[in-house]
Amino acid sequence: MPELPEVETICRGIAPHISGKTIQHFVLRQPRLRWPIEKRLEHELQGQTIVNVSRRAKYVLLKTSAGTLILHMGMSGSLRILTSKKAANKHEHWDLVMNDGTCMRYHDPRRFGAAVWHEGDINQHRLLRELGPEPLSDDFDGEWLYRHSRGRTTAIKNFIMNSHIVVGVGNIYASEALFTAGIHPARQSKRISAERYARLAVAIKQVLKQAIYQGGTTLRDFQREDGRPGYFAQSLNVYGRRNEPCPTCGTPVASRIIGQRSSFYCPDCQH
DNA sequence: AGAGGTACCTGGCAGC
DNA sequence: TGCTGCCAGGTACCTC
Repeated sequence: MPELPEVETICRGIAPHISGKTIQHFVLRQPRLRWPIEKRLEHELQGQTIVNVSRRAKYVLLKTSAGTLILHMGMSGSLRILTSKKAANKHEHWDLVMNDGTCMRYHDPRRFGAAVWHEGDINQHRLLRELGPEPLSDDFDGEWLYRHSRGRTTAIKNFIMNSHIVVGVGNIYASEALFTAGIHPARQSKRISAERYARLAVAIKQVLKQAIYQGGTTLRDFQREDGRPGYFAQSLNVYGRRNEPCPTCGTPVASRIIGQRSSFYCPDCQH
């Protein structure tokens, strides 16, 4: 489910409800996520105060003075803030209950998400230390993409979805950014000029910023912390729009599988 | 080093 | 109505 804009939306949504609050207890109902949630987490988290809520790539980071809780939403995860008691359904795998009664509840039908406790420098954690730059940072630009793409035969869509190159670009926004930049998703990465990479980097930043502004994309089940959907779906140009007219030229949008994932593009505008 | 495939899970939907 | 097959927003890990 969530790509960077959705995770950013989640972060901004939960931060005011849990920042500065102390964890009363962690309630674990289903430990079998991507990696088993360790039993000791209940003990580690109890009494800890959340000093900071942030995001790195698609990871949500809850920092306390003792360590950091690293959360990942996988394909179908979401967080809800509950202010009154409510029975958990079968996909609501854990709760973080704060001292003022606020409850942050994790929901994840497919269970590809994760919750991992880390003490020490968060950037040295194995999940984070090999990651590429944040797409919205100044470290990421066309020159970076161009430099790392030399000699690479992989399709450009796979390349920008590779988290060692740049983080946070998932299947939806990869198709959208390539449409905006006029680049065919299957083009070999090494066969794209510096000028076109400059345009692509701008397109990635633009599409992610716009999606964050609209609260992310709700296709099936993405929900914000308060249960509202994201509104970017109405702004999608090509993703999920096979056979619909290209918004630029009217040619029917094409789709094909690239790197085992559905990809959408305009066969006339993108080369 | 890079490319490609597999695995982890459940739910929704189309087609029969 | 019920079955089967396919598809879905991610990514670590494996082999070649």
